[in-house]
Amino acid sequence: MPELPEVESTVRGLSPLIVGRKIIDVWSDAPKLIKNGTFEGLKKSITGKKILSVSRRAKNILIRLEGDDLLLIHLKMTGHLMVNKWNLPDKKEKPVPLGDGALTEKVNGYIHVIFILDDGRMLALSDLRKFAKVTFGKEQEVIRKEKIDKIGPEATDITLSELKDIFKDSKKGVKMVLLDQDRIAGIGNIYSDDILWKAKVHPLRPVNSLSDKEIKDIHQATRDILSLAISLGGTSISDYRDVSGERGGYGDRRLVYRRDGEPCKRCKTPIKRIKVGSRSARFCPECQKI
DNA sequence: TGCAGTGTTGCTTC
DNA sequence: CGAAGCAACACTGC
Repeated sequence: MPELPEVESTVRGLSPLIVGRKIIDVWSDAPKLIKNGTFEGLKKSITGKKILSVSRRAKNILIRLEGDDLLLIHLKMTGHLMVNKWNLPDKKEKPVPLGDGALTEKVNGYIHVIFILDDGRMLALSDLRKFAKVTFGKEQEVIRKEKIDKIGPEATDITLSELKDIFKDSKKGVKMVLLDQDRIAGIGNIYSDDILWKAKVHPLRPVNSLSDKEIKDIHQATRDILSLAISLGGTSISDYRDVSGERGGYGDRRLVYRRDGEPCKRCKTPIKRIKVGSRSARFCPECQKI
């Protein structure tokens, strides 16, 4: 799922459902997702603790608990968080959904961690590819270890001068820089493609060659696209769902992402795809000249 | 059938 | 230091 708008939608959906609740147990069939320490350690550390807040930094979900403890979840490629009720199996069977409709999709087959709450509901982490990451510990320790304090300004509120500063001293291609969480937080492949199309900038343009106007356009496009995507609840091109299982609305509105070969929405030229690093970038060869 | 491609990140290698 | 390649994993679509 996971770029800023999807993670933000998840956090907003999650807060009213789980803040104030106490975690009374944890279930997992994939302890490898717990990156620091063991499943038993996680269980011991968080059971009995009340959830104080849920927030987001870049694409990380931060769940603050009583006693200065922090539970950090990164959804990586295909993780989702959901709140519902499941019948928990003892051994290798999958959890069986007991709650309402939206979650009875295939996604239930990929639930790997479940936090059981004191009101009978549960918070589940589902992840087809098992790339997601769960970390826990004392707040400051987790923040330091996961380098949360090294992350750049949030893409939604970065200022124009901060962006100019970031672009100043690098010959890197602009797409690579937009994807670099230590410089700008929250942008991934979908939104970087759309931002650059909207700003009419080629993904491989070295950032130190961008004009003031181009930087201003990238800055504006970033704000516009991310706030639109947040207001639509993110993108569900593949399998992202919000915490109650609903799809996001940005997928239908996307500009160039995964539109290779389709006509550019401005000039009708077919959208092109190239490799940037080891990922795909889509752009209009006419509107976005190198 | 087989292989390239998929929203992320971080590690290794040069 | 930077850039590139790949690994973690499982599925879809050509």
